[in-house]
Amino acid sequence: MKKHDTKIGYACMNMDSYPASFQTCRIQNITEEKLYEMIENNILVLENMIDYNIKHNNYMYRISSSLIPFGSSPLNTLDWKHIFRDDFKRIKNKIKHGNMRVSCHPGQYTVINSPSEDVVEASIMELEYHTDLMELLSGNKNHKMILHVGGVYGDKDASIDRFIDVYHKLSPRVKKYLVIENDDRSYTVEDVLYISSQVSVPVIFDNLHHDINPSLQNLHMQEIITKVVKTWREEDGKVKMHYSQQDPGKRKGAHSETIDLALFCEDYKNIYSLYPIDIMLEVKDKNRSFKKVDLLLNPNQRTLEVEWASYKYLVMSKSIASYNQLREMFKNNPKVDVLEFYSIIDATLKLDPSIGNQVNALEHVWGYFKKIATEKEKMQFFKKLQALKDGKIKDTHMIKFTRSLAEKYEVTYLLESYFLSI
DNA sequence: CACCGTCAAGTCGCA
DNA sequence: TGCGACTTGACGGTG
Repeated sequence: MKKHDTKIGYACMNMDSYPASFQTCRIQNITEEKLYEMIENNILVLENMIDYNIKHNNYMYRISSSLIPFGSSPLNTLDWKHIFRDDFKRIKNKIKHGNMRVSCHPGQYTVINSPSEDVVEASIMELEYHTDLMELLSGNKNHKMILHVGGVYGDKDASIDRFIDVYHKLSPRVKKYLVIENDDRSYTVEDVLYISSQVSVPVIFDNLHHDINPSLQNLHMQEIITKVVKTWREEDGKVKMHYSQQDPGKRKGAHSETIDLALFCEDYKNIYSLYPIDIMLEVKDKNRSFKKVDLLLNPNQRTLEVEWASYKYLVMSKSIASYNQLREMFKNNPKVDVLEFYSIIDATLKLDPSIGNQVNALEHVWGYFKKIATEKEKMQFFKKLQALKDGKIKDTHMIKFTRSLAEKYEVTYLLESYFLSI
């Protein structure tokens, strides 16, 4: 099925690298000292995620705008580009040698076609800040910065004209990375293609936005994608698209918890596999869905077994039947079917947790500590386990405690288990 | 320690 | 007219 060496990526957050939370602060208590500490932490978080990506053969990743708190604002007076230059250089090298493609995505406040001059000015500052990130971390023109067109203000033609005017005034360093994306409310693929035809900026196609805010309905999907593909030039690198699926329970446009792999498979076969493209996934479970899609496109039994090991206790904490079913599946089977594996995983993870199953999984986990934990830790563990059974503490508390033991004794197998991820 | 309202920014749509 | 949703999680004050 794989035809074009498609790279799969995910955005900003990673559920399974530690530490993994970006720090920020309230505007009232900004100090340079605070900014220094937060940025130092955030760079470490970013580096952990880059390391994770390299270890897991992930070649595409969106850098979070949260890396530098108030990064585009005059309120941030710290000379962070200079202070952390060595760190940026080190991470840039990792990205380069890992053959990774990074991107960034200024948020909904970046509106360069606003009628308000102040808003346009702040938006340009935001683009300059994101361009700083691109330069500090890649410097490669095929690493992209994705922007939406902006507001409509009751007159789309005039608003598109304003976008084009401001685009012409952007600095060359910003234009080097900038690409535009169709959104789920105002600017359709047709609108974005029109702007592209005027200023020759590449277009990112977002499938879910297109479903919600359609255009060019007289064309086949393949004709639309062909038009999009043509907006990219050689030096922009491979065409990039955004792929997401609707969360069935939530409002229109809400990203699903995880990728429905069978559905992805169908979309990929019918459309995306026909083009040389890279696909950025927008999905809540981030790196885990990256792994699913990666395994679908590049089946590898060894990697699948490692993945099964990561899910094992989480599955056990939901359903013994599923656990046994999966265990049987891997037994004496040198080629487990990826779609089948994940269909069981996904169905199991949707089940409501039961205390009994959780306690059972925790008892299995305890096996790793049996010989190494202190008497005191043993007491604590079983006391908490009883409290969990009695409904006196929450499962998250118990899991955090167990994770801290795994960290203390450096039990790699458990640290890589999704059951103990926070 | 757990909980939960709130957080720099813009725009749109709906009650 | 004012509020919630979008991106998203984390801050930070309170009980």
